[in-house]
Amino acid sequence: MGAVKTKRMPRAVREQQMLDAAVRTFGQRGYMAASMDEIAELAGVSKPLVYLYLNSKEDLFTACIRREAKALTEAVRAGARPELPADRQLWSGLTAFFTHTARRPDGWAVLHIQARTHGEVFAAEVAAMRAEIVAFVTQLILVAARDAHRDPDLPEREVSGLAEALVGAAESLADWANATPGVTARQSAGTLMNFAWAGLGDLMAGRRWTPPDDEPGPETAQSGPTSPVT
Amino acid sequence: MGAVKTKRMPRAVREQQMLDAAVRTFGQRGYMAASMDEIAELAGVSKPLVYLYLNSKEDLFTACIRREAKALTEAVRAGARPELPADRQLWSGLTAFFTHTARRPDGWAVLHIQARTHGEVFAAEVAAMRAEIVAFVTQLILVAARDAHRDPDLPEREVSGLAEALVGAAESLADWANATPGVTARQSAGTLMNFAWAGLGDLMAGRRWTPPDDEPGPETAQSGPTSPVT
Amino acid sequence: MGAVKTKRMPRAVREQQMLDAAVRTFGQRGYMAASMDEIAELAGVSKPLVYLYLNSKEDLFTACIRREAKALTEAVRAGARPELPADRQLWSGLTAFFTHTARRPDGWAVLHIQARTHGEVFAAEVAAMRAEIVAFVTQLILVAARDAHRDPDLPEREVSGLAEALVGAAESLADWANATPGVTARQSAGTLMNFAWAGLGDLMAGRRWTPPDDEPGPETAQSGPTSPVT
Amino acid sequence: MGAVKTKRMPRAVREQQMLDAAVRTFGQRGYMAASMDEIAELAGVSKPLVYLYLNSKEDLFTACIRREAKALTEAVRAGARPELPADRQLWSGLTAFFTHTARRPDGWAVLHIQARTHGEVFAAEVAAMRAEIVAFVTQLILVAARDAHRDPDLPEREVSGLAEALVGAAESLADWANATPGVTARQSAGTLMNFAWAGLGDLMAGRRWTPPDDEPGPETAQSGPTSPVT
DNA sequence: TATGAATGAGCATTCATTCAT
DNA sequence: CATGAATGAATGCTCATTCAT
Repeated sequence: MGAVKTKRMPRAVREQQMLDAAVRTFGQRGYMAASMDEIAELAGVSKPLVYLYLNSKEDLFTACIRREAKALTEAVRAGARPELPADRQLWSGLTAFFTHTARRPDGWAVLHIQARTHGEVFAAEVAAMRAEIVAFVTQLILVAARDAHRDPDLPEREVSGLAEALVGAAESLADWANATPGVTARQSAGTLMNFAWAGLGDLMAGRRWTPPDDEPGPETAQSGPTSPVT
Repeated sequence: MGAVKTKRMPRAVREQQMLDAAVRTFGQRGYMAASMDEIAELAGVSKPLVYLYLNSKEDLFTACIRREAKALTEAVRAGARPELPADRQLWSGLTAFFTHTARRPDGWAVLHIQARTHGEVFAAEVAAMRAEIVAFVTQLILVAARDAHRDPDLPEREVSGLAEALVGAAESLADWANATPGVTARQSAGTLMNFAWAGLGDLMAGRRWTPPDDEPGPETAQSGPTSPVT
Repeated sequence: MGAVKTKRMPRAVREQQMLDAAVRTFGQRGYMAASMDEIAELAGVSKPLVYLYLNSKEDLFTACIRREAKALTEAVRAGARPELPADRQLWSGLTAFFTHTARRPDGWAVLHIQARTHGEVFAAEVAAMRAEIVAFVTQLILVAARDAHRDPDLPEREVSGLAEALVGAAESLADWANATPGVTARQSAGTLMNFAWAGLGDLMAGRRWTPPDDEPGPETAQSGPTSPVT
Repeated sequence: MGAVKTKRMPRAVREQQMLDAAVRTFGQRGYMAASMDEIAELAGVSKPLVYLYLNSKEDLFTACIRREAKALTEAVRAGARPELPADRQLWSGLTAFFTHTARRPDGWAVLHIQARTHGEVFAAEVAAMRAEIVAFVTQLILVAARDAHRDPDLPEREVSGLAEALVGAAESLADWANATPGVTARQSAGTLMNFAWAGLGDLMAGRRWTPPDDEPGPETAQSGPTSPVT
């Protein structure tokens, strides 16, 4: 099982082995259910060495989050090549995103599921990464709109909301794709682009959709991710 | 603390108290971090009684999932009143969904976060519920399209994909709304309808979006939720 | 080994058994070297029960200190019967002290050796007890002096210093007696009374002893437990 | 931190650095709580080197005890200059003792507190040193008594008892002085000489004190440091 | 119906100690 | 002479689970 038990290797290498094992274990078992014993064994080292290099379970988890967050954002940025038009950038960024999450399902699980479930510290780490991606997508949408000579004074808030929704949908799709065998990254990206471009509007009657005024019902509070209705 | 400690009450009532406590604890702490001690205390009963009624931590968690899944699907179905036109049904179904998830954040956390994080058994339980909702939404979209005299031979697979994306986006939004104070259910529903109807297509040039054929790159697997491109 | 493994006894009884085992183990091994495993086994219970009743190793140690401190002060007070003249009270108090420390050597070790070696919290607990005893002895000396019509305006500080020295000597003697087989409490008390009453002055020339003024040598700081020299 | 990290120095020097670090660490943390890691770091060397030179934690501790015991006895003997009259010798010996314990508080803690707390082996090492000092003091008292033409046939056992009590009181005072800022060695010595010379006898009526014959009560064992009563 | 008493098993963490270089 | 790499063995503590009443 696990890495081949090669003795006496430099610290940097061992650390990566440990992080590999940790991401896999945390991703599959969850933060709490993952035991340091299991991680150490999977990494092919003894537990004290894990503590010597990574300090504690919390620090180890944080290190996993950081490594995976960095890898993901870099993959997305590398995917969306800036020389392309904005819609193509969005498409290839999404493809890169789905490719990456499919290739490193445990890493994705750590970021999207595990980190959000165990304490503010971890969640904040991921929130930073997410904010970065949302900002990136927002930028893409703005550029695309400008290139299409549309809505020059499009309210930034609405665009942010759309970006937020798009990223949220992408995250959901990534989870779903990882749980469903046989889905390619390009398919996921296509589904999402299709949804985002044509939406349901094409399928149905109205070009815009306006909520009814009636509908008494329990409400909660105020101010969503986007100016919700026109 | 917890339920008032009234002795000798019928089993059904006690069980509900326990489930209330369990949903709250599981939702806030997570499956592993929740301790049977805490649940029992919050329910106002002794631990052995919890075991007498609910057997084990796993069974207790399963019972929570089932109860919350039932409550959620019933809320959504009740919200989407069948006498309305399909788009209004979708709107009110979404509103009901966001209202419910906002009212029972712990229940929603159990379903959407905790259940997916701890073993196939729990995940399957939730997957069933989700499939039911996706089917329901798919149905709504089809009806809406038919009512709008659009795309009569619209491929069912594509519609499923859109439904899947819509549900995914809704789930993401629900999480986001629960974490962000001041967001109403109607706002969330409006945001999502807006996104789904107008999408980004309105903002940009093309009515439809077609992926490029090139782009050699790492793929993952096959057969997605929808044939993503026409 | 340990207590007979009688099952199902009331909490209060079990707690005393645990404290017995803990005092013995802490007294013999020291705070750090004593393991909760060993204590639990000696008490005839499982480790979780020890934690259930006594919370933590620190709390357990504190409970030991408190119990032993109380037992010791009570023994001394009970020994020094107030109807006797002061010198007799001192003698019988000392005898009670040495009897107690000889009977509960582990308890004495916990108080005098272990508690002082592991953190301010524990030390403070013992310091309070010690202060109480010093005050008691100071009182006895003052009464004795008054009864003997001596030094009516005897400086209180000097008396405190003598009490401090007497208690210190008693503590040392108690340790020594516990480490040396065959020393009775009355012998220890006698030695100390002899020392305190007659001192070395009787054996040597001067009635009072005055330090020389010369003696250059490294000093430390200021203000001892007693006005050291007349 | 610790010693300056100079490479390649002779073994003897390195060993002293290690012992310095060890005495400090053992004295402050205690035998169990002191970690070889900390000692090595404080000594400015790697852990394997400590093991190469000092073998094991036990051996290291023993070496500390021996070094500090030797230093202490030598300081006391050097302090009590034999050309002086006996009482002056006692005084200057005590001053030397308090000076030494104040200058090397960690060494004194190792000898008086730590060594007695962790196993017979260490305790025996210290007991030997203590016996030597007691013998020395006994000798001084005998000489002083002879010089004063007092009690020519004073029973040796009683003198031993007094010496024992004196040393015990000195040890107590040394601890107390180290824990109390502002106490000089001369003050401590003065306090003790005062106590020893005048004692409480001066304050009270009787020149000698004789214990009552009655008082039935629980005794412990036999053969103490002195035949306490005449 | 309901619970106080009790535990087996596991977990994060640390430490003294040793190779291989 | 000196050390970076590595571990076996505890240790404090917690938790799901079960009796005996």
